[in-house]
Amino acid sequence: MESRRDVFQAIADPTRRAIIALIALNAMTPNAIAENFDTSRQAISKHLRILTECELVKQEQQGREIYYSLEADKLKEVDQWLEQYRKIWEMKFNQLDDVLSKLKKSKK
Amino acid sequence: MESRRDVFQAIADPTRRAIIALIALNAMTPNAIAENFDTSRQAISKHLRILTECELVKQEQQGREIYYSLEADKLKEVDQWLEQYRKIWEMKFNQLDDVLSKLKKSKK
DNA sequence: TATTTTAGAAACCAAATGGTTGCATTATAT
DNA sequence: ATATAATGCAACCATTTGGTTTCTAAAATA
Repeated sequence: MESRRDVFQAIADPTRRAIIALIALNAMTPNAIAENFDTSRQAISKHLRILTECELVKQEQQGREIYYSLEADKLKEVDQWLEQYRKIWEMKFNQLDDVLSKLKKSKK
Repeated sequence: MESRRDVFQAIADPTRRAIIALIALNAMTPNAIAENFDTSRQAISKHLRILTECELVKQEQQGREIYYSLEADKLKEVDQWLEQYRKIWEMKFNQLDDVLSKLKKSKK
């Protein structure tokens, strides 16, 4: 349960991705967030805890309310992981390109 | 169990990410893949099934061996999801840039 | 043909996951 | 001072997950 959270696991859950989308631009309170789902406020709270633990989200207390907002930077980790494969899919794209241009030539 | 697999869930598991890295450049058989982990071949087989179900990996039978290779294209889905947040973290970076340049000016 | 190799399927299991309800705490409002 | 609102935590539960071991099927080899 306490095992160090990682971003990949955090974004695996569709509800958490929806929360991320919700608070990406404007910070929101748990209550306000929960209104957008048909699960309990407590369930949302748990998701927020997971997102907070892996630093995808930060809290800002304001009176008795807590505003949650996205730490978009943390998503760079996913971006960096993708980087190595981006090269591969671009390579494949170029190969396809070659095939297409060869096809064109042979049609003439 | 059979519920449609999605990429985010597939890459959530560290072993699966390791498998992806292994077969990214060269197709490999389950046996060969399993040698790189200290879990059973069957466990790896299950991971391969999940990766196959969400089309992150494709199989190519060759006699009694089956070669698994990465379908890097599928990772574009993750890339596309990241896209919206990329704008946000770049924006924040630019803001930081502004702050830095203002700091420089005030030092003069 | 008999044996070995490669791989998936099935049955089982412990742990993790995502959800629930109820309770405790703190800050605001009456 | 008391009541209400906002939140997190704990205990509980069903389902999913990742692993194991055993068994089966099919292809290659002796």
